[in-house]
Amino acid sequence: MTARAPVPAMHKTSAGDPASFRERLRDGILGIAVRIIAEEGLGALQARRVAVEAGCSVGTIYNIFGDLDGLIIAGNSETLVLMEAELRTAYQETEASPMPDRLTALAIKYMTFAFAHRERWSAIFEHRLPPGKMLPVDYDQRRAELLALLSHAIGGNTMPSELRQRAARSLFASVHGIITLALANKLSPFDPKSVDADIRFIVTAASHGLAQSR
Amino acid sequence: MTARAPVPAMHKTSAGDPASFRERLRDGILGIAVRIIAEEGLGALQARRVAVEAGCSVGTIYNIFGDLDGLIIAGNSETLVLMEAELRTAYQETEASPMPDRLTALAIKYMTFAFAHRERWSAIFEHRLPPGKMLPVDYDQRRAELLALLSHAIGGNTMPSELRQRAARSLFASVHGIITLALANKLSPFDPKSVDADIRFIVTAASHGLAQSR
DNA sequence: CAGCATGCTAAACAACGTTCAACAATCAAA
DNA sequence: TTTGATTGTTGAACGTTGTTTAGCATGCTG
Repeated sequence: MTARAPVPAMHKTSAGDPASFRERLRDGILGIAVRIIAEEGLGALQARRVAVEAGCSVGTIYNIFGDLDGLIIAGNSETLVLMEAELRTAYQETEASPMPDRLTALAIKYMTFAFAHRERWSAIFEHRLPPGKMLPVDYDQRRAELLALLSHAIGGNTMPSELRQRAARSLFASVHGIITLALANKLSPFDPKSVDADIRFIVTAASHGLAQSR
Repeated sequence: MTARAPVPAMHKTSAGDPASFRERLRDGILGIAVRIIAEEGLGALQARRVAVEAGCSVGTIYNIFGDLDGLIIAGNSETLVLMEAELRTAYQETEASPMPDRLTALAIKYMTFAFAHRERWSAIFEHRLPPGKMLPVDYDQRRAELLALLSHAIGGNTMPSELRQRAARSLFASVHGIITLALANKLSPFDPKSVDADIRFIVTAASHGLAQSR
C-alpha cells in the first residue's frame, strides 16, 4: 500500500506572465497567513496548516519567507499599509480643524481600526522576533512613516520640534495603552463605548496641557 | 546498559513538619520558574528545564500546577504582590501631597518597577491564557486591589465616582502604554530619561484636564 | 503483616518549527 | 534532440516542545 505517488509536478507548469508562478504562490501563502491571523489570532498560524491550505509543502514556505517569523512580518507589514492608508485619510479630512479635534479624530480612527482588525492589530505587537535578528528595513520604514504622520498632526510648525515629538510619542503610546488593555480585558470587561470615552478624555486633557505649556 | 536504576524514592522521606515536602517542592518550583522568567523572559520557561533545575520530574509540575499556564499565573501572582507592595508605600508616602504630585509619584513608581523587573513585568501582559479557561479568583482579586489603589489616589472623595474611575483607568493605561512601547522599542530606541519625561508630560497634562472638567 | 490511597517518576505521545536529500521542471549549449 | 547544469518544490525526518499516564515506592490503617 501507499504506493508513493509520483510527485504531482505542478510547479512551473503555468504558462503565462514571466515570474508569475512564484509570485502567485507567495501572494497565496501570504493571503492565507493573513486570513488565519485575522480570524484566529497569531497563535493559530502554523507552517503545516498554511501549507495545506495553500496547496504547497512546508518547505516552500521556508524557501519564500525564510521562516515563520518572515511570514508573520510580511503579514504585519500588510496590516501597517492598511492602517496607514486609513489614518492618512483621517488626517487629510481634518486638516482644517483645530489641533485637539484633529488629534481626537486620529486617535478614534486608530481605535476603530484596532477594533475592526482586532487580531491583525494585536499581531503587530504580540510578535517578538528572536534575539539577534533584525527587522527588515522596509518594515522599519513603514513604522517611521506612521509616527511622522502623528508628529505632523500635532503641531503644524508653531511648536518646538522637541516638545511636539514628545507629545506625539506620549499621546500615541497612551491611546495605544488604553486600547491594548481594553482588548485584553486586563482592567475591566471590554466595552467600546467606554474605550471611546477614555480616549477622548486623555486626548483632550493632554491637548489642554500642551496648549498650556506652549 | 542503562540498567534502569531503581526509583530514587526521595519523596515523603523528609521527616519534619506535616505537609512540608509538598509545599517546599511547590515553593522550589515556583521560585525557579520566577527566576527563569526574570532572567530570560517568559519564553524561556519550559517544563523540562524547570523539572531538571528543581530536581523533580515534569509530571510533578503538572500535579501541582495543573499545566504550564498554572505555573505562569502563580509566578505572575507573586509579581503582582511585589508590585502592589511598592505602589502602596509610594501611595502612603505622598498622601499629603496635592493630587498631580501624587499621581506623578505613583506613575513614576510604576515605571521604576517595570524597569527593575522588566521581564517579570512583561510576563504579566504577554501571557494569554487558552480560550475557555478562566483566571483563578485570587489572581483577579489582586488586580482589582491594584486598580482600587489607583482610583483612590486620584480623587480623595471630592470628585464624582464615575469620572474618577474613568480617569484612573485611562491614566493607568496611558502610563502602561508608554512603558510597554518603550520597552519593546516599538517607537524609538529605549531611553529611560525620555520615558520619564513622557510619563510626567501625560500625567501633568491629564491632571490639568481633570481639574478643568471638575 | 496485608491492603489501600497518595503522589512522584519517567517513558511515551502528539504537535510543533525546521531542515535536507531527492527529484521534477526548465533552459543553454552541443 | 540530447545532454548537463540550475532552479525550485517536495515530503519525510529530526529535534524540541507541552502533556498524559502506567508503574511503583511510600506511608498510613486495619
